[in-house]
Amino acid sequence: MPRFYLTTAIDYVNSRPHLGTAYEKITADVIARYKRLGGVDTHFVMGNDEHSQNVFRRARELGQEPLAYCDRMEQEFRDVWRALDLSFDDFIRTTQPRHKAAVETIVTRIAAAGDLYQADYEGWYCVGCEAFKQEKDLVEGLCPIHRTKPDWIKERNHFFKLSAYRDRLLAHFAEHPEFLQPDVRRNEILRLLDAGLEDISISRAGQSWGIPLPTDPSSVVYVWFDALINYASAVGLGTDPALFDTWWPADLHVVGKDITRFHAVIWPAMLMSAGLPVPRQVFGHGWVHLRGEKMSKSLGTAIDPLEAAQRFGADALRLFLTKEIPYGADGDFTFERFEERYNADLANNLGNLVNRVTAMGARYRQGHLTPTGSPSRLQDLAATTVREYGAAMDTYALHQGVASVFRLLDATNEYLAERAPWTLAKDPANAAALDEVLFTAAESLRLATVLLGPVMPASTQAILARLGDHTPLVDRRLAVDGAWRAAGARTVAAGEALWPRVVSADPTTPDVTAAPAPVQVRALSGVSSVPEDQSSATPVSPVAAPAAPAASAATPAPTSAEPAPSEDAVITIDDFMKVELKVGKVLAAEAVPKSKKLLKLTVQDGAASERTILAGIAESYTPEAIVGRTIAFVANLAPRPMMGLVSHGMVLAADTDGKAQLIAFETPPAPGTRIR
RNA sequence: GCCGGUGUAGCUCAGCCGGUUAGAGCAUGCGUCUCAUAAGCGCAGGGUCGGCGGUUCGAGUCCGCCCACCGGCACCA
Repeated sequence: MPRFYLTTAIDYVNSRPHLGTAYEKITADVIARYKRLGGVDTHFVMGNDEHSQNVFRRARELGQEPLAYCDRMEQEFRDVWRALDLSFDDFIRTTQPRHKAAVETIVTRIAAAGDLYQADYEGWYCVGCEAFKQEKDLVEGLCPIHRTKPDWIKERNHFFKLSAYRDRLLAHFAEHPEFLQPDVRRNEILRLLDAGLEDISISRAGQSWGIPLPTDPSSVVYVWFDALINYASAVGLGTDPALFDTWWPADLHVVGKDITRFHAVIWPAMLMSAGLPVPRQVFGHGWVHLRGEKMSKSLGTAIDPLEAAQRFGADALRLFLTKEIPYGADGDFTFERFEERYNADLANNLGNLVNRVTAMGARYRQGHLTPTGSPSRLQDLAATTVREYGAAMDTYALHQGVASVFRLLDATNEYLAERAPWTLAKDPANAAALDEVLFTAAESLRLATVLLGPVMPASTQAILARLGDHTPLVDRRLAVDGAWRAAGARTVAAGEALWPRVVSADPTTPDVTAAPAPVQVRALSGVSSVPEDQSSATPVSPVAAPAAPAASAATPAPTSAEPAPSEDAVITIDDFMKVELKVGKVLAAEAVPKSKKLLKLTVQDGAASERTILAGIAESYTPEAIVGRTIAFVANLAPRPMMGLVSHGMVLAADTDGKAQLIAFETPPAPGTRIR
C-alpha cells in the first residue's frame, strides 16, 4: 500500500492557537483525509514547539514550571484541534524523550560528518563599540566611530556548515521542481541560494531550557534547530528504526510561507549532512487576513477558531477556508463573507439539495429508490468531476478540487428543475421516469458528498447515512465510493435541515476587536514578530536565525540576533539604571538614501548639544511630521553604523505590528532631561 | 534601492502557445416552478480587461515605459 507522511509546523505554546494557525492545520487535515480516501496509508503529525525562551519566560511569569505549563497548553491545543475535527495520528512535543533522542542522533551524525565546528568565531572587535565589526563597516581598516583599529578576537560557539550545502541544494531544486511549492516561494529560495549561504549558529550557551548539545553539554541546541528535527523524531529516529524506515522521508511538510526557508534550505541541509533522505515536498501556505489586515494578537484582531467554528459549525469553517482561499495565496476572512458563503454553499445549495432529494424519495417512494440503469448527463459529469477533483487535489489546488464538486451539485439542482419529478409524480404512467430521476439525483448527490468528505468529515458522513450509504468513514475509498453506482436499491431518509439558513443583522463580531492587548514598548520600531502573531509556527524567529548568527568572516554578531535573554527575565533597578534614557528634540529629519525604514534625525540632547540618531520609523513617519517633536531616546548606546551613517542612540517607540508610534509628552521637557 | 508577483463586472476570482459579441460564482433586478432551508431554475443589468505607447490583419493575452498594491532581500540597537 502506498504511504504518505504529512506534517504541519509545530506551534509555540506561549498563546492559544488563532485562526491563522488553525488554517494551516485544517488544510493539512484535508490533504490527509484526501490521501486516506485514496487508499493511501497516511501518517499525519502535528505538535508543539516547547523549547523556546518565550515559553520559558511565559511559564515563569505565570509562576509555573515550564514543563507543567507546556502540559497545560498541550491540552488547550488539543481541545481546539478536536473541535476542528483534525485527524492527526500523532502529536509530537519537543520536550518528549523521543525528540531528545532524535536531536542527539542528528546532531551527532552532523558532527561525525564534520559539519559541526566548535565555534571559535573570529572577527574584528572594536573595544570602544563593544561589538563585532564587519569588514564592510571598517574604513581603511579602522572603526569609523572610534578611529581605532579593531582587535581580531575569537569567541566560542557551535556552527553548522550550511554554506557547504549550497551546491547540493541547488542541484536538488533543479532535479525536483516540485520540492518547494508554490512557485513564488521556490523562486524566493532560489534567489537566496544564489546569494550564497552562511554557516549558522546552532547552540545557545548558559541556558537550561532545551536539549543539551551532545558535543558540549554546557550549551543547548538552538530552538529552531531543535524544532525542525521533530519531523524525524515523531517517526522514531533514534528510538524506533523500523518505524523510521516505514515513514521517512516525509512526503509533505505544510508550513507557513514565512518559514519555508527553514524547511527548504536548512532542514534538507541538516538531513544531507546526517546522511538521511530529504523530505519530498514542502508547501508554503499563505496567511488568512481579517478584513484585509494582518491578524495580530497584539492588536487583538486575532480570531478565535473556536468562535468561528461555533458560529456555523466546524465543517462550515473548514469548507470556507479550503474553498474560498486559493491554496498557497493569502486569503481574507470576515464573518460577513463567512455567513454569505455558508448560506450560498451549504444552506441553499448542498443542504437544500439533500433535503429535496430525500424528501421526494420519502414522499413518492417511501424512501426506497430503485435503479433503472439509464445513463444520464449527470453520470458523465460525475466522471469528469472525479477526474478534475483528483487532479486538483493531487497538486494541492484544494480550492479547485472543491469548486469542481460544487459544479456537480449545481448540475444536480438543474437536473431536478429540468426533469421536475414533482410533476412526474402526478401521473402513475410516469412511474419509471420518476424512479430514474430520483435515483439519478440521489446518486449524483451521494458521489459529490463522498468527494467533499475530506473537507467536511462529520456532515458528509451524516448526509451519506441519509442517502442510504452507511460505509464507515475509515472504509471509504475514492475508487469505490467515488464511482457512479448504476445499480443497487437504496433507502433514503428525510430529516432536519443540516445547515439552516442564517441571516444576521450585523454579522460583524464586536468581541473580536474588543480588547486590544497592551502594545509592546520597544526601542526602535519595525521589528515585527510575524511568526509569533501569524503563523506561530515552528522554527522560530526567522529574523533571528539563518542570516544573523553566521560565522563567515563577513558577519559579526557572535551568537544570535536575538538579544540573548538571560535565564532570569527579571532585572534589578541597577540593571535598569545602566540605560540612560533622555528627552530629545528633533531639530531636523531626512530620509536616509536607499533605505526604506531609516530616518536620519538631528536631535538636540542638551542645552546646546546635538547628535545624530538613525531611527527605523520611515514607514510610519515622514521627515516633516517629526521635526520639532520631543522624543525619548537611549543616550548611552554604543554608536552603530548603518547604511553608511552612524547612529548615536535609539529612539523609543511603541511597536504595533511594524507600525511605529513615538512616545509623546504631555508638556515637553527640556532636551537632555533624564527619563526613568 | 534590487528581485518577484498582482492589478479583469459591486465582491471573490477563471481566462492555455494572441483570433468571432470578455467568462464563472456570490450579490442585485425581473420572471418561473413548488419537491426543498422565502431555498431551486431561467433571464437581465453591470467591465475604457490599472494607465500610456508599440508590434500585429488582429492584444485582456506579446514588448517598452509609468502608476498602485503585495511579497522577498538590503536596512530597522
